[in-house]
Amino acid sequence: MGIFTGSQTNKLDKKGRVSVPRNFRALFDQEKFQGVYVFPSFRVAALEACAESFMERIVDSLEDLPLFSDDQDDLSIIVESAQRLPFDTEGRIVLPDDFRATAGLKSDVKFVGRGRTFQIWHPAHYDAERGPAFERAKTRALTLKLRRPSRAGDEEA
Amino acid sequence: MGIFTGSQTNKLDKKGRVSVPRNFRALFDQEKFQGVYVFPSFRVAALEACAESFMERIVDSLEDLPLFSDDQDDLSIIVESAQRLPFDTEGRIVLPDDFRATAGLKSDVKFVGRGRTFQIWHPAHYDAERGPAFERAKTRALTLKLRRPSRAGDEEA
DNA sequence: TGGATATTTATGGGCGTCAATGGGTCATAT
DNA sequence: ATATGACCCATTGACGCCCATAAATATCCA
Repeated sequence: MGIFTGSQTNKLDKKGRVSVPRNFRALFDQEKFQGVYVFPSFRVAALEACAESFMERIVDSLEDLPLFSDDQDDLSIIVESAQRLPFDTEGRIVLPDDFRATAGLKSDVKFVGRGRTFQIWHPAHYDAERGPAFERAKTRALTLKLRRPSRAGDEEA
Repeated sequence: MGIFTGSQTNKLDKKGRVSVPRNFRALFDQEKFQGVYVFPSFRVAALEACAESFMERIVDSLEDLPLFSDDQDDLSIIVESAQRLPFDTEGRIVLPDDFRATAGLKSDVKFVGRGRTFQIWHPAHYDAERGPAFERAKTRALTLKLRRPSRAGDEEA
């Protein structure tokens, strides 16, 4: 599976529908479920979204935590609040009212790639939150320790 | 995959298109995705560019950090701002407006090889930024500690 | 070695296709 | 009835594909 990168802003219509960017949708070709899993972020005022296969990874990771522990209990909120939203014929999803409310979404919706997941923002909120993050990266000169390349001649299935 | 070296200046047309130098494009032969990932540098007034396989290394490296952690959040800005720009039939890419703005690009665009990545500059800005850097390296006689060749040999200190 | 010719690369513009958007209809569930 | 969701269609505007030309490089031959 590929990666979600970059961002794109699309319109939310009266019916609560919004087109998922073509680039993002393209990564769902091999997915069983043609649609996204969406849940509120508990860090920022945005929604998190991913494919079914990644949601299964989350569930598996939760199982690694001690059964009935506080951590497992708290983090399970992700699964509890996640909605399964199928694409319509045109590649749109319907965002439920409570999701629109928690993310403060109005007429415009910004899709932001985060690798294996992507986020759904009110454009102005994104600029307010992430603009400073870019500045922090600049001033603190954050560096990322890169993994060694997996293999020299990267051949894929 | 080979390495990006040297530099070349090409024209940006009215549509925002610019040819990627043939030398650079040649390194994309074994890539799944025929195009580049471009994102603003947070060190200099230029754009960074790389192939898909390198961007996947970045994403994988981010995944080594805990999900939803602060570090992961800050460093994700690279992935969030990276746009996927495919080559057209002639080997050109379209540079989005905001990228042209952040790098101050006008009619001419300078491609600068940086090994696994390359940069995209306004030619004048490059001369202003990098000229002094070259002078500094010369006067301070900078040295680089080389990694040992991967072929196994003696390991004496 | 020089000059003519062929090949490749860069550049510019027209045009068809497709993604995004908005609205309508029908079935189902409340 | 009213709301919700799945599908269909029409519009528009951006993007990708195509071709035509120019510039640069390589190739060939006298």
